[in-house]
Amino acid sequence: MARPQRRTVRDIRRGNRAVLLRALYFSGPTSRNDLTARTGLSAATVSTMTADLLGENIVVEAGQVESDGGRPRVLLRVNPEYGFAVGVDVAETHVRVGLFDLEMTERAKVDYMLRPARHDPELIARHILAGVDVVLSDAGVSPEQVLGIGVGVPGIVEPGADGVIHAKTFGWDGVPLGALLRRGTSLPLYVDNGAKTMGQAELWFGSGRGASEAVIVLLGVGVGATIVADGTTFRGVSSSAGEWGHTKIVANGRPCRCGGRGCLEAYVGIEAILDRAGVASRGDWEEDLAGVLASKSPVVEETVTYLGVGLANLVNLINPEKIVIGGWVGVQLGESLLPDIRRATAANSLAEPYAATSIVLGRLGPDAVALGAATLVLEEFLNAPQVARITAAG
Amino acid sequence: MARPQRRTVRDIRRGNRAVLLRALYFSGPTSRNDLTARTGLSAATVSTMTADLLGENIVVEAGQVESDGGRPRVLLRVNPEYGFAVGVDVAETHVRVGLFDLEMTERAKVDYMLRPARHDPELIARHILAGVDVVLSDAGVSPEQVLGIGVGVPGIVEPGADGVIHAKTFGWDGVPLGALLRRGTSLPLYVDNGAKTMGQAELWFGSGRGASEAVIVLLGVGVGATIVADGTTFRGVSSSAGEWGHTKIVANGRPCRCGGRGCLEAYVGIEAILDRAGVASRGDWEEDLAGVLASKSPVVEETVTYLGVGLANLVNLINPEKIVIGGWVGVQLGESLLPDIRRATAANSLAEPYAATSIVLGRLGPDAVALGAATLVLEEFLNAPQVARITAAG
DNA sequence: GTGCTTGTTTTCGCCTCTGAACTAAGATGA
DNA sequence: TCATCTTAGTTCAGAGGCGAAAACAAGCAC
Repeated sequence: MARPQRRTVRDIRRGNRAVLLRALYFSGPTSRNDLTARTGLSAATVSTMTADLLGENIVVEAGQVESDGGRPRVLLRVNPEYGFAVGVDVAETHVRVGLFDLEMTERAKVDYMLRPARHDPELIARHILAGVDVVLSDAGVSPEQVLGIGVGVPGIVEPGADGVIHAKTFGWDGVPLGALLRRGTSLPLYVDNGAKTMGQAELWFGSGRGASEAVIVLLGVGVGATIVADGTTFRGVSSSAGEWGHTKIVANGRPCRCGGRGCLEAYVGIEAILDRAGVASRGDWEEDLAGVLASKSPVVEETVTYLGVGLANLVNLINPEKIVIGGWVGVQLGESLLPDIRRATAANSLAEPYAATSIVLGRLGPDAVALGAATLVLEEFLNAPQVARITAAG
Repeated sequence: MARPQRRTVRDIRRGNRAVLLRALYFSGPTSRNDLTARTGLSAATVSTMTADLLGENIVVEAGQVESDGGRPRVLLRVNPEYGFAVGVDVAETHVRVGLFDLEMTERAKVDYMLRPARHDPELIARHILAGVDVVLSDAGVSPEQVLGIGVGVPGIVEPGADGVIHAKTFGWDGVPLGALLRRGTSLPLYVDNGAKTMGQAELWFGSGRGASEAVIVLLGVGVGATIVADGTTFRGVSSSAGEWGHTKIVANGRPCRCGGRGCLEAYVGIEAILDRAGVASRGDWEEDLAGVLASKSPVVEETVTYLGVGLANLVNLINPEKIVIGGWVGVQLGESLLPDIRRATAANSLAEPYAATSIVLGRLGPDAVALGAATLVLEEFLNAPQVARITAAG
């Protein structure tokens, strides 16, 4: 019952332009000749379209490749400085603002520490807006060059222009962060859940690269997942799809901070692991977890088993070609225990879907949330590169 | 990272033709004038395109509506007899073959009983092929008029032309049912999991109508689900997505016939319910279940709770706008216990996604599997109505 | 019959793609 | 050195598509 939209001749141009630009972006420096092969477009179309893009400075030349006996190929690439994207990571303990060029190279960043339990929305909005100013001036980039601001936040983000957020751990229930930011900037805004922006980053630039059906799981303080269907993040009807951490793996099991019982997060979230291991944290969770892992406590094996159950449920239900385990807890667990995790997953999955899935570790570090947020801007740019840029007013 | 394909001018025509045909199909008799509004196409395009479709006999006139003071509107509709679709339901106890016209009115059907544990693939293929002949001659339809054959089967169906099936309960491991059928017919074949074809039927013609993000769950002997994303069935990388029945809701719980432990099916599948209630079945499961429901056994409440956990996991992970509970067990449970099922689901879901979901009962009876299988043919027809029909050879 | 209203068709201009002819730019070898 | 070959990229004419607007069709009201 998919509802395709009507199309007109111009949509073709827009669509093909996006196809071309994506090919150019993901293949690095490429000749027009290669592009005809990659996109399926005719040489004529590639020629006129690249001429347009060169004229708009979206694409630039990048040297030549001499060929054996013919005219050399001129290499083209997306101009990394055509525009910039801001990526913001709003986390428990800090707000991080990064400025990225179109190649997603970080040009500047700034952190604002948050006092625990000081998650006043106004304060965070001010940090973000101040951060944007700082990274722009640090990098010598003017607001007109910025294509947009992506923000990754905890909790559920309602679809819609106001970016309304429900984040229990922040005490946020219906905070319109997008609207708050809109007061201070007229740049395009993209607000999304942080697990999803991290997933976006791993999908585009990390271990998920090239996968079309994938799940990127985030194990940290919270537990979440990004479900990728047909190459794009699956959001569900109200944009909260992927709340894997609160799926139940033990009916009526351990209490979870969400108020429910038996949630996956209540077994494999960092607090749950430390709690079950009887570790009274002294503040450095990474060290604590390392201690638990080194201790050979039975809690480690249990955790792997529970994680395997959670992953197996994804395998059975989603049938992805790849599962990427990210988040610092995930990576720390995976570094030593990946084979065990795979085994535990296999033990709880159906054979056919398990055989179709590869389980790998995430490649990107803790900056992935901000990078992924910036990628939201990039995605928009690649899909609709012709949209007139909104000029910043403030 | 969605990979749009390049498009050419002709793709537009094909796409818009599909848009128009769908509008016509789902709006019933409609005037050209209405169609311009519904599709967004210009009156000119609608006019030329409907002329084509009328010429091809895909669309026919269906009377007029006099208007107040202007030229009357001529109503158009899809010609229900332009073509026919065969839908096949391969179940534990029988093979059912139905012939449907384009409006999905059943024109003829035939059943072949299967002896328990007599699931020889060759036999079943013979039944299907014989059934096709029977329904065609019963309805006086020639093979040239048939647009295709859809088959709903248990288990996992590999993507690909051979329709390779893995169905543990049938003892099938790699049975190429599609290839077996191909020997006896040259009509287009569509083989899919039966839970998915039932889901397709509920989505198009039952309680799921109009939903774009939905899950249709099937509770019967087996337990499965159809996940609908953006209006189409989500299949995952190897077409096995939706194996909800074998997701774990109790880590290390009750053993399941799949060999695993703690599967949802081991709690809410019919065999599990009867087993937990201590009922030694005398063969009529529907009656047995009715007995359990009437007995007010605590098993009923437990079952509701487990089902609620399973549904809540879907709510959290998939965030659908609608969950349709189908399958005979599901409907029998739901008829008296739907409010309790909703409550149990709410208790195990996050508030936001739960609030966005409505949980309803399936509307279609046991014929939904065959109907949905035929709908696979219809879907293809509506999406690509210009494809030349393959002439039947045998 | 004359105007009015609304539905449908036709005409015409513009846009997009493609195949084919054409131009560009270097390598090769006599 | 220069004609020839090879491969890359551009230009042009033609076909097919859509939409706006004009034209045509078919009733109603008076």
